[in-house]
Amino acid sequence: MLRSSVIIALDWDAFYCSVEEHFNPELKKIAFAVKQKGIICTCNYVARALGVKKLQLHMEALKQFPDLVIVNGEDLSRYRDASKELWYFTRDMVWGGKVERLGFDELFLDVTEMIDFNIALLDNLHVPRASSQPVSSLFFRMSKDEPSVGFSCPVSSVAGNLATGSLPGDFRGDNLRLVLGSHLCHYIRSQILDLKGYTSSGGVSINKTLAKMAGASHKPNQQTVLFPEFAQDFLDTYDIGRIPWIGHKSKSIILDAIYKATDNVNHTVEGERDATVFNVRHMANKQLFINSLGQSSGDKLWDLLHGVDQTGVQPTPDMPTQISIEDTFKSLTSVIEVHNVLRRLSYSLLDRMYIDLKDSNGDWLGHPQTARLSTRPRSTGFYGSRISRSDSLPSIVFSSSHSRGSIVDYLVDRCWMPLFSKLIGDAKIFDIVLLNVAVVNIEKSPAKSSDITSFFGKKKHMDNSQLYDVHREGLPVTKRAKVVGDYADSEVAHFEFLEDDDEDVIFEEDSYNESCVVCGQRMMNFALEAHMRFHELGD
DNA sequence: CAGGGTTCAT
DNA sequence: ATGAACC
Repeated sequence: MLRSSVIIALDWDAFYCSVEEHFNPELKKIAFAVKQKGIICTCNYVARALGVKKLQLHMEALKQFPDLVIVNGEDLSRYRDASKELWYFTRDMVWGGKVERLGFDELFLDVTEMIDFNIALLDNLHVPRASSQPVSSLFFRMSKDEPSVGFSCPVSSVAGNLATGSLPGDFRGDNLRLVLGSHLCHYIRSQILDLKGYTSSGGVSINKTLAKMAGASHKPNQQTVLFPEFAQDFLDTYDIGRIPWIGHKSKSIILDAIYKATDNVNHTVEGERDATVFNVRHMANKQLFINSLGQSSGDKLWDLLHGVDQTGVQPTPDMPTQISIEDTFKSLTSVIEVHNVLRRLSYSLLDRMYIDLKDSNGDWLGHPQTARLSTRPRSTGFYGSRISRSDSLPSIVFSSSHSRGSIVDYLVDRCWMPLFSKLIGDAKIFDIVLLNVAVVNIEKSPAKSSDITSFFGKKKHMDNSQLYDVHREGLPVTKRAKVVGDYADSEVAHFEFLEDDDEDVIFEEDSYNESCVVCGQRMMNFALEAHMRFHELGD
């Protein structure tokens, strides 16, 4: 017998604001907003009560609400850290760690196993006396091993809101499992609030999409359960654009397909197209979706309109699959400026790698294989499109014997600038509004082989090459740079490349190995920056 | 739209 | 490897 899943969706309320309040509790009492560049990306509920809107221009908001306090949220590190902490904390409560993270502020929990285990306990309670009153509560166990860990769980009432306001026909089978799910959701949210100090909104249903939508229907600091028998009614009143995974493009494609030949026929309002799930379901069919969106997307979105979401909870791995840092500008047109931005971004990128890819011992958990540089040209019609180029990531970034500064120098000159050169092509003239540096293809580091260095404790007096050799162990890369001397202290770096493990083809790199992306002239590494400044002034 | 992610298709 | 689309 196939039973449905029990999925909980959690969403931290006004997340960036909550983090700010966490560090500065004074903020709790006042209306404030977090801004990034010119835009308010979120505001607390005090501000929302006044009428401050998300995605409002921050100057506009200030004009309208002169007392609104603005907090700069362009540095995401604290949000990222808090997000990770809440994620781990929550995951520790879910058997099998079945928790998927979506962005910084949302989690999906697959609690099916926990529910079924406790349903079995409940069934056992009924066994001894066939004619007795049904039990009204059970002790919900949060641990398989430790019977005393858990909470008291009513079984004939629902915790929180009902998505359509009505109770299901019965409290048996899958419905009962969702009832338990609602109490589990409440318990988990309480733990998060009590121990971590963050409020959340929760949704409970049989799949991720329904759970997420249920949770979004009552905020903040509330939860909602959506029973499958009400799913269609619940969905039908929504605009399809408000269904998760259906964005502007998909919505537009779907409506275009529906209204393509019909002109203004069937428009509920003159000039407007009815985009409710109900209307779309009745105006379209699965084939229309597949024809316009393609087989796989068409199938998926059509299912969504009917409350069907096959995608299970994909536990988010501890290690990110990519790390990227970006910044945006009004306009960037000179190589020297690009160079400076890339330098700054590279520092942040290295920091992120140290935080997210190293364990508490300072050992690398994963090694990115690829470096990718992305940018967004200005003016070119379509707004969001990025272009990127990638290349293998120099392994000097994993070196512990080099200063951050020297690694950044190397990255910018040997990695990002050449990629940038590739990006802008022959024209050598550009106007960009975004730069993004990323490391991707992160390979899990091989399990640490018996580590000789650990026998010697702190390895203070090794020379650099020894240190680096030790560090190189187990690097899953084909091209390993071995660095001779201290790049940080010398004007000209000397790099030796080991082509492969067995082939020690060592060559000393030409000191005059840099070529200017503008004029192509070759010059010494350290001269490049000055040279580009020359171009800058010359123009 | 900001800044950072993921997943999917090609 | 790259880009579209989603959060």
